[in-house]
Amino acid sequence: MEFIGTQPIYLQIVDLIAENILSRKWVEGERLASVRELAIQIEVNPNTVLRSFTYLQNRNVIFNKRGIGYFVAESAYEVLLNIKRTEFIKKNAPQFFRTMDLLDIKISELNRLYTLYKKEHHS
Amino acid sequence: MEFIGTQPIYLQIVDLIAENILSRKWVEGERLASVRELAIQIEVNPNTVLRSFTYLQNRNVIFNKRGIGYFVAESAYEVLLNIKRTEFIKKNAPQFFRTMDLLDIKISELNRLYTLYKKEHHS
DNA sequence: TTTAGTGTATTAGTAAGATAGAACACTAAA
DNA sequence: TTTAGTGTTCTATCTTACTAATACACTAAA
Repeated sequence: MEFIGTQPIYLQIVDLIAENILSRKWVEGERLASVRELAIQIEVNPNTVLRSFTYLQNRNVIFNKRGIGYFVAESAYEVLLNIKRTEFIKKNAPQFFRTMDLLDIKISELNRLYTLYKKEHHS
Repeated sequence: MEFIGTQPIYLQIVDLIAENILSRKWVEGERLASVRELAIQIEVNPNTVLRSFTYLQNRNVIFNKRGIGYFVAESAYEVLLNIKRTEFIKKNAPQFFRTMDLLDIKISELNRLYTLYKKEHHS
């Protein structure tokens, strides 16, 4: 797996998992790859994966059955959607708009970029 | 100064300086606060400030007169605008749109958020 | 020339993220 | 009971960002 920028790897793994849940690829009750398995898959140390799992477990997104593995929690989707939406509205969007202003990019141009994006990612 | 998240402090300082230039608060030829001065102002180590300055000097945004100080470079505004606009179109916007999709936020809602933002930051 | 304010360079230390390897405990299934 | 696959814990090491303190070199002005 490719890790980018200044974000710690364990948080990038958290994002990866969150995205799989938000996109409904992984659903409630589903078992995640084991700590060791995932570590091999994405080429990081098992301890780093464990840190990501612990982080998500503390936020009730996944839970653990000792000796068996980690599973997507009951309300994982709702919890994540709530966390991420709040973050989007309170932090991401304002920061994004601020950058737009700084670069003198108009909302009309943003709408144009969005249309282009949608054409490329027909979803 | 408040530093946030996982972004290294020296890069947050770089952003701070870049924003002052992009917003035309600091103009071509203007002298920046000295390494020691700025370090005290924003409460970081002088070496950390120096790292930010060196970073920007390498990108031709500021330049240095030994024994005198650092100054905003001739084409700093254009250089920054170019760098940041490219980054916005190639990276920020696509990532932002991707998050929107993941959270099922429509472009109409984004436009609504933008209107709200503009009301609060009458610029 | 002297002085104060610049940048520059060096060395050392701290803290967090990440790696590495090993040992241990629990669970399910053979 | 045994075994393989889980999670868990621990200790040690490495790297990077950052801090800290100091010394040195350059410049402008008194």
